[in-house]
Amino acid sequence: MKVTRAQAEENRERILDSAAQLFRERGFDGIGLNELMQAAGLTRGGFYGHFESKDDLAAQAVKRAMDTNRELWKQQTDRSLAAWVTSYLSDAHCERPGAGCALASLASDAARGGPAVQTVFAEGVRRLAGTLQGQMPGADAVEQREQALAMLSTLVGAVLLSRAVGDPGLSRELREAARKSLPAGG
Amino acid sequence: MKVTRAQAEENRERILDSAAQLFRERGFDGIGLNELMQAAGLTRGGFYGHFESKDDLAAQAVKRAMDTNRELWKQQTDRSLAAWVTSYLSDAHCERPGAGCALASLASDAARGGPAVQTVFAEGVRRLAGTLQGQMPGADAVEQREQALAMLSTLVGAVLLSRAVGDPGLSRELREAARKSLPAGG
DNA sequence: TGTACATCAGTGAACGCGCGTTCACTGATGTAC
DNA sequence: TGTACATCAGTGAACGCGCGTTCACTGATGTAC
Repeated sequence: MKVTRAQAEENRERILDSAAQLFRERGFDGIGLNELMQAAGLTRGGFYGHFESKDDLAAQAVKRAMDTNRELWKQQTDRSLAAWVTSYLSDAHCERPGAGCALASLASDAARGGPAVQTVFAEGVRRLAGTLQGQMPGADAVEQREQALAMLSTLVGAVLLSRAVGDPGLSRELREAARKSLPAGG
Repeated sequence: MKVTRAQAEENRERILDSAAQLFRERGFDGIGLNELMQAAGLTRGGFYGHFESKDDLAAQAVKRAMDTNRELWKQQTDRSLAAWVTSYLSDAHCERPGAGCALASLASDAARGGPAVQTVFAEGVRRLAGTLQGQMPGADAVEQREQALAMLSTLVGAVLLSRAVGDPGLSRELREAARKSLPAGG
């Protein structure tokens, strides 16, 4: 059952992409390696040829999710801060965690997870804050950075609570309130 | 092994309190019924005399966590909004999720959970927003409610990201930025 | 108040199942000549 | 370019374990007389 090196690398990428989606949807504990490998079109046993452990995969999958979303955003025509906030707080983002921001969908999992996942998370927060920073209205870089971090917290909190309440009305109310409270949102 | 009715009721309460703590620390999937019952000083089999299922317990434990924190807050001498925000964003709150706000520690779990948990969550958000609302600086009730909901999102997001990044410096930076961004915080 | 018995809270073994991980094996790929 | 063989990506059975849930049983409690 050997396979070309290119095919093997492709398989590894497919595992990572599947994991990036399924972890965001169900959490690290919500999906097993068996189902994960099946989703990538492979069988259970092949997993350890690509990753050291499930924890290792978790860390790499979180990174993959963040990188993919960054790339997707770069391909958008309207890359303004307002457009990003709108899309972050959209119904679509709330309803499809598997394709959405990993900071929102996996924050609890990361908090309970190992150091590798937490390092990826910290880098994700820093990188996203760094990207947003320049577009914040603050008077200087320090204030802009503070605003970027605070905005991240507001957005992540709003989406998490929105997904948790199960009530579409309250969900929209939360996100609308968040949007209005942002320096760039009113 | 029968036990007085009062003792049985006490046992039920102890299961709920243990679950309220352990679920907040490890998530619904992070702790099993066996360990849960042991933490309450009982054995596995007795569980179903008190609860319909693990899902049923999850919903009731989330409610218990919220009610307990509400009671604890009522016993504080300084019940100002500023004091609440400070305590919410404290190191102690970040480091001890098992005793902290269930909205922060269990939002992801609720998002992936059943309708019973989500209903409890929605009621928790509404009740907390209702409590905060009157202390917000907004011009009218509608604006105050918006501010309360947005503040909740900011606080929940800041604590979740703080716990997820594993880096104490970034963790404090996130919470400090959140505090400064709040209408009542500067 | 004292005795006989039904109730039922809690026990602990057992159910089937899926978990993360390991491993002997397969057979196409990639390499050496 | 063609043949012989070593490599190694992927397979699928098996490991021990803990999961949520069920159930026959125990024996102190609570009740009826």
